[in-house]
Amino acid sequence: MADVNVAQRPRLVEKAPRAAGPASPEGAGAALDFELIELMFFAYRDFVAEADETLAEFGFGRAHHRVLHFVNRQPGLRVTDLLDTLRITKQSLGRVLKQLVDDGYIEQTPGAVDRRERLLAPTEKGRRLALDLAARQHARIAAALAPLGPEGRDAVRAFLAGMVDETPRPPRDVET
Amino acid sequence: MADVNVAQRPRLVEKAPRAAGPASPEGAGAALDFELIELMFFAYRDFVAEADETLAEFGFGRAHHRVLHFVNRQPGLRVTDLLDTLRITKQSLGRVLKQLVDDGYIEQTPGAVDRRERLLAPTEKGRRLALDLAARQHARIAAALAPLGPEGRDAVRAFLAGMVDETPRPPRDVET
DNA sequence: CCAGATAAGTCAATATGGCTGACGTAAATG
DNA sequence: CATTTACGTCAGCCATATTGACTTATCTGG
Repeated sequence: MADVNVAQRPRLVEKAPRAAGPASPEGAGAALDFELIELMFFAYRDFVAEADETLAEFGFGRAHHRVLHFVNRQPGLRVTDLLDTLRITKQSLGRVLKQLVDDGYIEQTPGAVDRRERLLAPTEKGRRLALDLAARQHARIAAALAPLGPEGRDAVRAFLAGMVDETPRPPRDVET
Repeated sequence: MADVNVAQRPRLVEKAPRAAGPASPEGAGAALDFELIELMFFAYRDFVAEADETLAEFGFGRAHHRVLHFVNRQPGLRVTDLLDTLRITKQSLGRVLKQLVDDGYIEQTPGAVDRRERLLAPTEKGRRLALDLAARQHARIAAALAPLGPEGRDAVRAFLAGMVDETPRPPRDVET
């Protein structure tokens, strides 16, 4: 209980433990990879914080960024596809999407084959903002990858992909 | 403008483009690493979503998780240290910290040298929850690293560390 | 052709986790 | 002793997410 280290200020984790790699005797026996757990938090925090600043100038938030990004990446996307990708509710999406449409960043056109659909596409203005945001994020990623070499990027890609739940997510389309 | 691909459903990015690596002619000339940009989003989303489920059972949210995690990692942490680490305001922290203290997950003891300080430490209950959450996150990370080998982990660690803003954050302590 | 499913939009209420601004109190410190 | 620091707290605001219910338009299968 009085085990708290008093005189000696705890160092912040960011500068942190230089880590015992994934191997140091834990009480629970397991030896958890605290280093990567914390780096995930810090890395993502700073990854999005940069975009947030730019977005704030336009009166937008993270939610707008995500929507605009995926619409820009996949013009012709349906609302349902976006909901599946973002995993948020229709109501949550509706609010930000409406703003993006009203402000002229995204256009909606009725589907040619199924006229219930509103296919989403960025306007030129939307494309510019999306690419501007992506460019900043790209720069940060590129800088972080720079010291690693090409095999480094492969490892990072494989790792991140492995962190994603691959929900079999039934193909909403053909094939089958 | 009528460039929207209609009949052909756009594939979700998650299954995605299999990527042209970081090299495919973009309008802006740059060739942005959309793949990693998106993987950061998906990986983090699923990384925290798992913990969220557990936390919900205790009536907690992500904010509680972060606080409990760092307190567990650095028992004896001061409130100010936590604020620096999390980069949120005193008020935001106060709300969740109070709940964690009231619910018996975190203990506060006055600093021995500076009695204004409230040093934070997890209770046994708090330690158990923190480690339970960490164990799940560890498992996900370990699974994602498994196919990569040890050099893989090094690359991932270096990458994530490189994504973090290293704010020189003046040493609040001795030395200088 | 029509019943039912589907795509999209919307209203209302609620929770969470951020934020600012303003104060108060105790304790350290020059 | 005046000032600064560490912490807490009240009050209000905003963004983003949720659930549940309902409407409209359109497609689709029997």
